[in-house]
Amino acid sequence: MAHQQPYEPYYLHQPVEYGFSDRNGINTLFVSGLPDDVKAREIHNLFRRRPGFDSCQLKYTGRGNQGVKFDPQTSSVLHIELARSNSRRKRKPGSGAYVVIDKRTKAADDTQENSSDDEALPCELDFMTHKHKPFARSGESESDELSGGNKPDSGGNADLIIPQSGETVGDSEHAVATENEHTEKTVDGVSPCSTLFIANLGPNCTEDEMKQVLSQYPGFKALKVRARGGMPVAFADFEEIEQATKAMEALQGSWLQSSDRGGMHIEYARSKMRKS
DNA sequence: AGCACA
Repeated sequence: MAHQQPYEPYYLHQPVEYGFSDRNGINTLFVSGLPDDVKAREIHNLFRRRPGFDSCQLKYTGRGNQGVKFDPQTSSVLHIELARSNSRRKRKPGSGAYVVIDKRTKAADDTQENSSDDEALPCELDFMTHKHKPFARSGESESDELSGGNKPDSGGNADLIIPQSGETVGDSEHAVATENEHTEKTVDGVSPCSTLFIANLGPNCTEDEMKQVLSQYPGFKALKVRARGGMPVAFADFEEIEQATKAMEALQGSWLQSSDRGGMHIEYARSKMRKS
């Protein structure tokens, strides 16, 4: 077997200026030579502890499906160069650290993200277990970074939660939540809130009309309707999240007298109504 | 899908 050094430890390299303007302001790396069965988590694990790393995006192009094993023992070599342009991906607060874009055809798509057999790689167990102090482990070995799950499970990880992508994803771009600060239960990624956001109201919807309906539900405190130059939307504030939830469940999809294009669409608001 | 008020 040819003994080519598969990769150099990063600390042998000269320090790089992080943040801005490497050449031409490019601070994104383009990585090619990845096998078709590479997982976003593996890429994330490659870079996650590098200073200045923000997030990564993995695109399956459908080209080069040789089924190479991603393994430091093989002669498979990654190519890393400055990208032609910066990633346009802006990390939204609370979103995952990486994104997957899968442009392969369904037939070739035998390596689904989140499929049951690729869960719980030791490396990800490791970082998910340490998610509350992600950068506090500088003295540790880096040897797990590329191992891709060949080590025996170290055990004790029964509480690991693997985010599910869900069946109703209409887009090929899946945001995967990792190292998420908010591991609380969410509904479609939205945290429960005692204020509700109400949309799909008719153009002639009135505040009185809405108050009549909402005040039937315990805990209802305040309503604000705004037209925003388009269709009106409303915010309804409740004493408790649980009361907001009850009202949302009861009123979801229901019609007001003024409704003209379907029932109300109700979600938790992104932020609680200001007290005033 | 559309999320303001301070």
